[in-house]
Amino acid sequence: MPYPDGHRAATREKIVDSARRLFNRRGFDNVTVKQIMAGAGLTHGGFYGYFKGKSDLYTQVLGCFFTDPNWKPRWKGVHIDPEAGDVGRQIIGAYLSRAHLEDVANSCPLVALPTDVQRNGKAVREAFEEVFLAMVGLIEQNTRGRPAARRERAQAIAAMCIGGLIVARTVGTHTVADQLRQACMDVALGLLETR
Amino acid sequence: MPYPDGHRAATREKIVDSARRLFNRRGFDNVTVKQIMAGAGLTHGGFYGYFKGKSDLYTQVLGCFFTDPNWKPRWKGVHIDPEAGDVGRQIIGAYLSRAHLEDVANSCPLVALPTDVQRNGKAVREAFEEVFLAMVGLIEQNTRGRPAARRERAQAIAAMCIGGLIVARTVGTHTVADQLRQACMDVALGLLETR
DNA sequence: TGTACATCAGTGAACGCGCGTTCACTGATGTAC
DNA sequence: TGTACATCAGTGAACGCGCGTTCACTGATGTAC
Repeated sequence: MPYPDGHRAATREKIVDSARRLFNRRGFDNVTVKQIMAGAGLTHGGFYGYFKGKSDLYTQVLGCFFTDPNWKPRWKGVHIDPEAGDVGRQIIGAYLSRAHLEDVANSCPLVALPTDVQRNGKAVREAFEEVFLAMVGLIEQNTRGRPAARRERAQAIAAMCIGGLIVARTVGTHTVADQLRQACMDVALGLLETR
Repeated sequence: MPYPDGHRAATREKIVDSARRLFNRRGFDNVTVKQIMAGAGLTHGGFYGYFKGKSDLYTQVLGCFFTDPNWKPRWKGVHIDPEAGDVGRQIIGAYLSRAHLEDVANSCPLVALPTDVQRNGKAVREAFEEVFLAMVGLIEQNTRGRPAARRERAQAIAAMCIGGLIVARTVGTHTVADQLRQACMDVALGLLETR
């Protein structure tokens, strides 16, 4: 048994991480297998010892956000403490932060990859749905009122956070982006308080 | 002067329209010049008599939605009457309709193309911003309260409509998509009434 | 009206290029003795 | 401890393919006579 235990698993993880960063920045189609492997410190040929093909990575790349209970955002100055009672409030603040806007590589896939996912198969779309529903579930914990109204409001808040950051990233002017982030943050926090 | 007046302009429009439909469905990179020209009833070589290159089309494709005052949605059963006093309400209903969800080819570019625009140059992003601000302006007309609060709410509503439809299109399950559209519609209309 | 012509919109073979994928190989590793 | 070995993670040249773009051409058109 050459090579230590866990060596393969660790390399695999490196490849997926490299792919995640590159996909977030440039989308599925503008990233080459060669670039992904270079990002993991390897050469392109070895890729097929780990995956059947490039599209195998699409589902892999979506995980960790919200679905992993121990997950925390990597971007600077932003923390989420799941133990505190205001996860919803924390998510809104973190999601619409300037740090998240700028750190595209470590972005939430709901913001960075929706259209790429849309144009792909069922498995990828279901993985995307899972992340979205996990986000809604967390926000819902901090909403008020009757169960149906709480769920409805949580979904709307999530859509606003996602849409707000997508548009803020796309728009050409910094001021427009910042105003939009602030507007979404204010209104989303207001909705959290609504009964 | 062979060929009638306006022939070139009409052909150019056909190419842009074909590109718009294809880009909306598959994004900038998954559409070939050959496909665009075929959609306009032409062969690929002629393209370069009209445009400097493929990326020339990116800005062209964003127009018409909201920025053109005479524009109306093409998707079935959905109408917008700018003369009526409730444009904001109408936009929310039309935007989050099942017809808009399904008619990807004639979709609003804010929903279909944000990530494609994001990965491209300044000119495209500014064109995108123009469309977004036009949408916000229309919604703002129907908001209530003080000017700053009205603008803030209009931006948040726009972000929610865009984000909601993007996620609804991406998610794997029909019920999740429909619930999300409904939730965004209810909450957005509620925000329109807020003072 | 009919015909010859100049114009230029549109054609399609050909180009260089970079992609995803394959495969014969190299060489780093832990194990056996 | 030192050495020979089997394993298999990782290498990189080579492949077929489809892309964006170019360019010499064809042929439909309005005009002149």
